[in-house]
Amino acid sequence: MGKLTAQAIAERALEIGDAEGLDAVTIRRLATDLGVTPMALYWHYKNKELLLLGMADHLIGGFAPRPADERPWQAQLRDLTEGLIRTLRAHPCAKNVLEQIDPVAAPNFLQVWDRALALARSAGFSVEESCLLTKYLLQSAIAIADAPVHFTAGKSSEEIEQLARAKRFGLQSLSAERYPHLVEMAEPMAGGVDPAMYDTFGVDLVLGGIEALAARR
Amino acid sequence: MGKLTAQAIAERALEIGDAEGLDAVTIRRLATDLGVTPMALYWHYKNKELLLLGMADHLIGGFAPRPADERPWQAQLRDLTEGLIRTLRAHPCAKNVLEQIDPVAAPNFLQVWDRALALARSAGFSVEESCLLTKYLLQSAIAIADAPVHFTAGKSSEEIEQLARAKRFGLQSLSAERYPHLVEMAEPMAGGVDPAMYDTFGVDLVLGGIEALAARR
DNA sequence: ACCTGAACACCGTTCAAGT
DNA sequence: ACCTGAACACCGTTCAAGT
Repeated sequence: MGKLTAQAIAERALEIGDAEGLDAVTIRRLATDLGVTPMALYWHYKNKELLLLGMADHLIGGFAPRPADERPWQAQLRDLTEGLIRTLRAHPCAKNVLEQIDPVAAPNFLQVWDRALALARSAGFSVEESCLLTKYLLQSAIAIADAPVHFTAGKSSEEIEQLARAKRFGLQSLSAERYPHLVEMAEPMAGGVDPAMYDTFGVDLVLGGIEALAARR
Repeated sequence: MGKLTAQAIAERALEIGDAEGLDAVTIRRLATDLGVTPMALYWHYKNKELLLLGMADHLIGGFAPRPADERPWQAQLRDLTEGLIRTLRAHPCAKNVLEQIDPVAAPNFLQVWDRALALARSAGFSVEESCLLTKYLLQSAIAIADAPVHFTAGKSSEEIEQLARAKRFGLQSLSAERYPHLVEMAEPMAGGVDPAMYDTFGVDLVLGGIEALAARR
């Protein structure tokens, strides 16, 4: 039915990756799912690397940063970061996908990066500083989006509890002499953290660092 | 001859990964390099996942965080971060390896994490906050260590210039309307950043964020 | 305890061929 | 332009067997 198109392939690949992990996204598996021969995919993507890139670009395509306005750069940068996090959060495999591609080859990623660069420059950072700072910001956003919040997505609360229990047990069975603080914190470590708290704390941390540095020049 | 031991396998695997990328680290390739049958490796590592874990642990094993002292937590946390970065910097494939393992299964990683947790707690952060904060700190250290500084390692200066030129060209050939700031910053983006500046700036950013948050409570 | 040999079920990719 | 079929060179891993 739905025609076989580069876009449709990327979408199906993301579905598989989100549901079963990126390792399950295989040319052959993907082709089977799409009711087509593996070689058919090679017409739309020259190789797997480009397929990954298509997945990444489609992923970030769900996020259109709002254009510059008159608010202070801090607020705009925070908006950008939170928006990106929300978008990535929708795809459990987002971090995995983004790790495997060259970001410079993904147009939609470049769009976000360019916005971040503009804001960094307007904050008074030098060209070099803005480069590092934006790399760092985007990287952090990806890390924050990949929080252990995923589990709450498609799974039943029993499954969540199951996973948390397993993780807690693993941490508690560690040597309490070697890792006293880890053992002590088994409870929150196991994933019992409020998602909203996680995000605001993470964004505060990143933005706080940037603002502190900006204030020093 | 060097006996075939789990340690020797992990070391050789790291050498391959550093020199040719983690994708080149294959059970069969590794076995050939070690002059042994692929199946021989399965005696020392039950599967590839555990081999990766062995690589990661051996990697971080090169870094022994100094014990707690009487200095303020900021200085100690900075020391820890810089030490970790230096260690990871020695292995170009470090980030790749660490991305593919469950950190909780790597004893040496847990050691560093525990130290970070202790410092976060002593800074006045709550248990939950310390969890998030340390996750974030370690993740950032890994990202900073993976800076585009690697290229200076084993390669000739001509090769470096070659790579930088290629990247610069790629950036400059982007649509200047769509990504004005990226094009404008092609030069530093292409990797022409002072490594020392990169590191101190990165650490300042991360530590600055943490200190700013600590000061607010 | 430590390693080999043969085999299995999978990969990504090429290349010629079909419509 | 878009897709198929057959083939190639690789994977990780199991299992029985050797010393």
